[in-house]
Amino acid sequence: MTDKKVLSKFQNALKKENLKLTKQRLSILDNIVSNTGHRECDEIYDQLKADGKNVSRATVYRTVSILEKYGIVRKLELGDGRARYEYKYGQGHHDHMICVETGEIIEFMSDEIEEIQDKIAKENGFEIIKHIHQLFVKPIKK
Amino acid sequence: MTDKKVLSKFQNALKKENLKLTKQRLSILDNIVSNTGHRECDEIYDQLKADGKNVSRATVYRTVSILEKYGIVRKLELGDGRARYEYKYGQGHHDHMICVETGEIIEFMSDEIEEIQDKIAKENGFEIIKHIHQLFVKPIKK
DNA sequence: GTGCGTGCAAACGGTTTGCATGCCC
DNA sequence: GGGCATGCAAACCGTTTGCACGCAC
Repeated sequence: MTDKKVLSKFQNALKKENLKLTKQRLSILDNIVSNTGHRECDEIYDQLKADGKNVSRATVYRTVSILEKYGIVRKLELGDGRARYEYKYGQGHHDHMICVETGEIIEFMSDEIEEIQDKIAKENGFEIIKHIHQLFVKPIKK
Repeated sequence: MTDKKVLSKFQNALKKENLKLTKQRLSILDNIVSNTGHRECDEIYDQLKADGKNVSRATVYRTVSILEKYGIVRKLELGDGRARYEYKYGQGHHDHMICVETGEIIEFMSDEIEEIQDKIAKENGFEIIKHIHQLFVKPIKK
């Protein structure tokens, strides 16, 4: 998805919610689109500040939550009480492996797993809205 | 695993950590062993209170965290900021499907998925310590 | 008897919110 | 010009922690 498409997706989202396109919201979207990491709100906030954009922490939280609601951003919960966000169109769908020793985050993807979990949900009379699949791992000692 | 075995596992854990077996810790273990749900600390706390056991919220938090460390209990993070705990030997390993409409929690298990994720970790030079696999679902409309 | 455990309440930390002012539409 | 958005700081809420007293070993 091009940056232009994302912007219009964001504009549609705002319209749907009766919200306005402010320069703060734009700065936040820009920052997220041009970043591939898995970042906390505070990191996004700090980078915006470093870039000379004046946006408050509160606005980052508020905006990121809109972006999540409209599927532009994905929220990760790694079990340490701090939410991470990643840009959803930076690449295809994937899940995460987290190294408990280094904190490194490795992305993975398995069509097989996706199919099986769809099947399991269906067998139970459900359809999947979203899923979390995280492997907490450590390096294999040689 | 029988209740007796769990108790001795707990006693070993306490010994390893140089901790004492107090009546509060016992009450909490009892309550968890005889319960199959996915409960928050506060629910455990309330039930203990209802059962006439005097245990403080702080002690519930402290004990549950020991139980988790020693694999007697499993911690679930459902993304709402409140941790749930389930007794690990109530049944075999499983993951969770959460209905976003009712909050109902359905357990599921797939050997296939377990194998694939082990393989993926291994291919990346890691071994899995634990994993989280949650499907957020909604009922299929007929 | 000693030192960890407990209960209480206060602290913590990420996130949310109320309010007065500012700015998009 | 009207009303939502912003920024600030305070509130929030689940969880953790410091401290003084109590109990297991």
